[in-house]
Amino acid sequence: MHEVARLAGVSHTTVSRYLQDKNALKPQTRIKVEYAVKALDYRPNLVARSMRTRRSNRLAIVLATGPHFPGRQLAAASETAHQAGYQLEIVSVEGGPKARAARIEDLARSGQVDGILAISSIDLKTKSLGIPLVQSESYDERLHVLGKLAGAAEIAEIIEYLCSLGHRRFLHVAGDQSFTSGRNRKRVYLETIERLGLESVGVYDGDWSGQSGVDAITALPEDCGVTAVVAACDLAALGVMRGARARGWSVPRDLSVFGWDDDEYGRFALPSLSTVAVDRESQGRDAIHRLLAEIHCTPAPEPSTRTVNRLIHRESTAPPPLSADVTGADGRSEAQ
Amino acid sequence: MHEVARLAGVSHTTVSRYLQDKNALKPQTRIKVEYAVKALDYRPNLVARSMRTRRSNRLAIVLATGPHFPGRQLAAASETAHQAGYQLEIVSVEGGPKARAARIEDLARSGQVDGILAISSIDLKTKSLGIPLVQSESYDERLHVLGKLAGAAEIAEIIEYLCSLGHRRFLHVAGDQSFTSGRNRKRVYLETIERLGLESVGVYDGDWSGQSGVDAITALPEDCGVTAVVAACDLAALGVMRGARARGWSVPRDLSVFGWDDDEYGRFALPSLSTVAVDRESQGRDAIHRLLAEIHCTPAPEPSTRTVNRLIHRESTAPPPLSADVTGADGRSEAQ
DNA sequence: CTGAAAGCGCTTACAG
DNA sequence: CTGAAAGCGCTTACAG
Repeated sequence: MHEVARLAGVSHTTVSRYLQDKNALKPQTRIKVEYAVKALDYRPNLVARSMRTRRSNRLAIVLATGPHFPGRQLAAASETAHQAGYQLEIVSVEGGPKARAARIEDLARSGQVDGILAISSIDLKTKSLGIPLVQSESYDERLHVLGKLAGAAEIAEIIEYLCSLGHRRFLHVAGDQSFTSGRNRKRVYLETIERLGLESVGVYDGDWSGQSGVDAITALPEDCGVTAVVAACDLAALGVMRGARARGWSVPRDLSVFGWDDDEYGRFALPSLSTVAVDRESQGRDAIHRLLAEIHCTPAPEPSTRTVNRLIHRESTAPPPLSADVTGADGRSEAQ
Repeated sequence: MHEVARLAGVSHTTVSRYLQDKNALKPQTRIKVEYAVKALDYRPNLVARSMRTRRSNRLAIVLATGPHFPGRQLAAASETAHQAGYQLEIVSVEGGPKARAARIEDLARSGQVDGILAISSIDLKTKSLGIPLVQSESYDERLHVLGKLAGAAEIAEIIEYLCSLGHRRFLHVAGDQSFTSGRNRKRVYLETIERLGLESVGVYDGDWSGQSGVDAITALPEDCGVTAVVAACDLAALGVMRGARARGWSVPRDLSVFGWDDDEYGRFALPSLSTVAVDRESQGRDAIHRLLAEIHCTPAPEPSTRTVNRLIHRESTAPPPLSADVTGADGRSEAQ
């Protein structure tokens, strides 16, 4: 910066002012500084600026490591942050909720970020971090308290739809119950079965994996009479379809399968997978907007995610086999 | 820090020294400082430290935005960086190679990171950034120059294997040709077909999508005689299987399909997908090791990725239909 | 082994 | 509209 000031024949104070607001300078001065900045390809030292201003214009998003990076949320979050003049730092932390909480405390005190978004569950004892923290998990919980449980509408819709096709006996392959979303889907599944007076042969507690879908089907008694499976995610649904094939059950003729996620492969699976399209971009945007609101002490914006998830009907769902209505349990024995 | 010094009854210099090396203090002093740090839950301001030391102990990994976040590489890279005492910042940039290059220049000058890893292609004019930069793309190129083209061994192995099963006429569904990996796989496909004296009905220039796989099959003339498809990725391979079904061709009876990536869904697809398991963790680790080597001015470590990719044989590959050997082109007409 | 002082590169009152 | 000065919270020679 001193070199720029020297070349422009002004003080470094003036250069700094130019960087803050080009119009704060006399046109004549501005031109000189402008030239010097360009000529020297000067870029400010952001660390020094940040130390002085006590702001970094950076946000951190803290999440668990693992193969399932929420890429679309992160991309949308990153874009939203940029538009507001912030850089988004993605911090993936090994270990569990405690490790993530520890990392968040470090980050908060480090002065490197102005706000933190936690999208994996965290176990935080400290109440005040000194900077805003937004938790997706607690967000989910809050919506539940408000009677607007995230994901509730869609699971209910799936079951109502399958019911309208004639299905009466269901199975749920649940997601990891340490996730709010996994718990929510399971709860709403059970509530909806109850509410509509349908039957559930049970819930298989899975872990989002394809294998859990296979196992859920493998564990079923031959005469269980299930004609529709609601899986907590597409991968588990794919596993269900594979497990069904292994038992000689045809999808969707003998068994209808519904997934969740609208993963790209679901469109090309055989049969293609009925699923729920989740607006991950909105999730990412909403989370950043909430964080920015806290940073700027403005009221929290209304989330848009709730309204945008929608069911996608593909080849994996159909009416139940006719015999299922009549004989109940053993309607598919001829398929063996 | 001043509060810590006051509580401990020492100078802030001593506190700073304690933070650098606890053994540099007289035991008696150390205990006092230790207590004060704990009592006040003191954590250093990393921005100030970084300004003073001119080092941040942070690395940035710059990549394109998009739905396909390389989660496993990033997780492994992050872990490797941590082990070396660095934080890894993941910076996803919208736009093309120019936008990423611009962002890299900013980052380099900002003082916020000690080194940068670019895993998407970049268009950088500046030669010296002032800090080390490692490019995965140029890495691929370099390996090619050295006669060890990334991915060469596996594509050749796939074709040799299919050839050993009796296949003679092939199709390649290529990946996006703006990716080094996409170009490499296509080139090696063509070279291997040539080398083994096999036939290729052509290369379908795809874009890694499932639809490109469907389209590649749809575009095939009925009498083309292809019995094996080498797809550039699993998703395209899945599309190929779906396209084949639409034409009444059964996989693997009429058509063998090989993918690349070992994506999780491939194990549960019907039929399950033969593929190449890529050691993404090693890729991530290797890249960070190379960057750390440049930062510490030590010789570049030997990469381990080349040796760890391996073929996985599943249900989507089998010998060609008998008629294919005899009649050549129209061997599958009865399947229609 | 410990402390007083200088300085990292910025920004921002405060004068002029 | 511009400049000289102070200071953000650290680290690190330099003395003692």
